[in-house]
Amino acid sequence: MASTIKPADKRIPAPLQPVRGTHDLLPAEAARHRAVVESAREVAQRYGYREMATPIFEFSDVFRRSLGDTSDVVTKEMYSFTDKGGEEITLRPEGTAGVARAVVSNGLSQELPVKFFYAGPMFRYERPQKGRLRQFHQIGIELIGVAQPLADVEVIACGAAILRELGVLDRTVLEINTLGDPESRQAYRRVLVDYLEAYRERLSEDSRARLERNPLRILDSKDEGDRRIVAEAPLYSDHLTSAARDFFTAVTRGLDALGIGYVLNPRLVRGLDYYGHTAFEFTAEELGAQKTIMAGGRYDGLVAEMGGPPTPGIGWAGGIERIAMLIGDPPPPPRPIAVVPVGAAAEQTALAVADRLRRAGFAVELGYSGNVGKRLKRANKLNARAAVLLGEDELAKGAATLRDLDSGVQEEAPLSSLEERLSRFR
RNA sequence: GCGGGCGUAGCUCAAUUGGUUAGAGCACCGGGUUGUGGUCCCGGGGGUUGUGGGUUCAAGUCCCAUCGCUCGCCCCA
Repeated sequence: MASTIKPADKRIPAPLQPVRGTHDLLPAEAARHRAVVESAREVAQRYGYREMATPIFEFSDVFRRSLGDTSDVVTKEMYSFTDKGGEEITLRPEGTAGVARAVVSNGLSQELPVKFFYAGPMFRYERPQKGRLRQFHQIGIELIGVAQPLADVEVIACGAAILRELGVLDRTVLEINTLGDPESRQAYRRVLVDYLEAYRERLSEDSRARLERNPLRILDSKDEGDRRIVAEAPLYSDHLTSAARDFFTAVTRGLDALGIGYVLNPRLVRGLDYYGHTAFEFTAEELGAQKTIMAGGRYDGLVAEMGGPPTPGIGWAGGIERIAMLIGDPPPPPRPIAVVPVGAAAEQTALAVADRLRRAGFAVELGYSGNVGKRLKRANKLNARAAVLLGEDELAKGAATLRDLDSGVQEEAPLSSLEERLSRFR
C-alpha cells in the first residue's frame, strides 16, 4: 500500500500548458527541423554563404525603422518590453533587420559584398494557425553589397537549390514580381490610388483602410469585390521606369538561363517596407492558408536606413515549420550497441566498456537497472543492433558475450577485441 | 484582431433520444522466464470527459464563459 502513493496532482494545471502559439520540439519533430536547417546550411555554403547569428532581441527601433510603421508586424505583432535598464526591447519578428544592423555595427561595409546564412527563432504576436506560430523558426540568406540583378538570380537559385535538396521543390511554385524603384513606386501609387478612389465605397473594409496605409496591398486582396475592381486597375508594369523594367528583365532572364521555373505575379506584394525591385515567394498549395514557405526580395535602402552607407541587398527567409511539414522523415539515428552487465559485480566493467566503445565511435546504450531480461527488453525497444553481455563467466575469462539482436546468434569474444568484433554492427 | 469547427487515457477512437461503476486498440508497467529481448499468454496502473459556471431527478452528451487546437479572413515565413 505504501508503494501506491499517487502524485498529489496528476492533472496538468492550465499554467503548465505551453504559451499559446509556442511548441515543444520533441525528438521526432526536432529531427525534421534539423534536417531542414542542415540541408539549407550545406547548400547555402556551396553558394558562398557563411553562417552567422544575431541576438534574438534588439532595440525596438531596429525593427520600427526597418520594417516600416505601416506593417502589421510592427504595429500589432511585436513582442516588446522595457528591460530593467529602461531600454525598449523587441524579440525579433524577422531576421533581415538584425543582419542589416549587424553589418553597420561591425563596419562590414568595408568588405562588401558579404553573404550570410542564418537560422533561428522569430516571434510574432499573431493568432496561431497551422503553419503560423508565435514562436517560429526561419532559415535565411542575405547578400549585401551587390546591386546587379545577378545577385537576385543567385539568391533565388540558392533558395530553389535548398528546396530541391530537401525534395520539395517540385511541390512548390515560384512567384515573382517587381516592386520597382522608389520613383516607379511613387508614380504608380498615385495612379493606383486615383483609380481606386473612384470605387472607394465598393471596396472591402480592409481595403479601404489599405488605401491610405499601403494601397499596393489591395492588389493582393482575396475579397471577390476587390478582385473585380483590381482586375481593371492600371498595371504596375506600365508605370515602371525603364531602369526598373530592365532590371527585372535581367532577373527573369537569369532564371530562364538556369532553368528555374516561375510564374509572374503582378499582384505579389511584400508586407515589409524595406523591399523594392525583385519580390518573390515559393508557395506550396498543399499547406493551405499559410502556404508561403520561402519569401524575400531586394532591400536596397535598408542598410542606409540603419545608419550605414547606401548599400544594396537582397535575401529571403524560409519558414522551418512550414518546410518541415513537406519533407519526409529524416533517416533514423544509428542503431546502438547495448552493454548489459549480468549481476552487480559486472557494472563497473560495463561502464568502462560502454565508455570505451563510445570513444571508438559506437552509439552505446547502458541499461541502468534490472536483470538481463529487462535490460535486453529495453535494448530491443531502443532498436539496439547488438548486445554485449558481461557476467561472471565472461569476466573470469576477460571476455564478453556478443549477441546479434536481429538474428539471436551469440558468440564469445575477448574484451580486447570488442571494437573489431562489433564493427560489423555499426 | 474577425467568423466557423473541434476538445473523452500518452496516442487513435467508442459510449442509443441526457440515464448504472466512461470502454477498446496501441503504448506503458508487472508476471509466465532472478544469465537472454522481439512473438505469445495472463494480470495491472492510468480519466475529477480541457477548465469554470449553469439547466436537470440525472450532463461526456444541453446552455454560457474561458483556455487550447483547427479552417477561413487578416497578416506573413
